[in-house]
Amino acid sequence: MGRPPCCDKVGVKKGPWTPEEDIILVSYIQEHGPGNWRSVPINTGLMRCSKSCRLRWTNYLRPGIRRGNFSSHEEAIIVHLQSLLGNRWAAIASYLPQRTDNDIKNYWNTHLKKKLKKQQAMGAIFAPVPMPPTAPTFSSAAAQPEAAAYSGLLHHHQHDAIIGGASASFSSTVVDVKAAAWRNDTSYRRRSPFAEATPCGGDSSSSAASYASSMDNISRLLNGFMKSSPPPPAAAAHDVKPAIIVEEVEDPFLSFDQHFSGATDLAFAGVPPPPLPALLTGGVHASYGEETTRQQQQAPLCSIEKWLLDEAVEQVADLMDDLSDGCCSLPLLY
DNA sequence: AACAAGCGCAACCGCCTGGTT
DNA sequence: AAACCAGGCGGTTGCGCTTGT
Repeated sequence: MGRPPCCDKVGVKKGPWTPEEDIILVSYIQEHGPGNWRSVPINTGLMRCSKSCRLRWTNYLRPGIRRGNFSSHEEAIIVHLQSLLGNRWAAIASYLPQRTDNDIKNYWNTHLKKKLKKQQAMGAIFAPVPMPPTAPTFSSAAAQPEAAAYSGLLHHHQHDAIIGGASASFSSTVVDVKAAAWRNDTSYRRRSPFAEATPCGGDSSSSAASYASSMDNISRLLNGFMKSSPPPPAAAAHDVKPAIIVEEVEDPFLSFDQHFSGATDLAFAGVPPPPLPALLTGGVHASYGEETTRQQQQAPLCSIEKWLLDEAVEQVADLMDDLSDGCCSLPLLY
């Protein structure tokens, strides 16, 4: 039996959202918070599919979204993460809290892919991907998730190296098997760190007040459209913000590096690692929430990820330099 | 000025997963 | 255990805008 449509197609409006619809949706979410999307069209009278409401919210109306040009640092992050994760836009987006997966996906498809292809066509000289001097071992049961994370990341790393013509010299059956398992594990979708950590991800514990207090998008919308909207609560307006705002740091790319480097090495010191690859679960991801230090917000980053990411970040930095210089030494691509 | 081609992006579609009944 | 449901994801499409001729 086929899966029924998410909503009754009859009478459902499609196409671009009007400001009126946006306001209705935003007002509703201000009051009730996101989530339970099924009830949104019912309770608001919007002639929209619940999915459409959710998408409109997450991709456009949600507070904290940054629109417009991507910085070169954001590009670098995307390129790097894409090489590691593939087209897992939601996972990639979790590292750029101000960008939506849709935005990143669009940007990749319309800009980055072409840009990289172009560079490749210009006679790219593939540089060997440096491999780690030694591969860590995973002996304890507690380290298995980390091992899996390592395997998955390693596989990408190897894959990139192979594609790039480098001679990846350390492969193993174990690594490949685990990497394959990792690639096939789509459960990360349910564990999107951003989705879980932000009010927009359906966290039912988030109060409506917290949304109202942080909706810069909403206030813009209301101010722009209605011209008579009262300002959002002053105190709250800056209380809830993405903890990491790329353009606010002196060197976003450095920040990215530090971001990944800021964790401890507890994972290899007998302390159980995060239950899932932190790269996917958001252990290294900070998002909306109360003001805390980075360390407080972040689960410890396992050593192997730190190692991989630190190294890869350097590569991507070089890559982006190359891209801007007009030469290329891409270790990956399609 | 008019038209065509290309581009960018919002939105839709179909599939998948986990939770609930 | 099976069916159903809601939410989430990636791929794709369609339309409006911009640029080139």
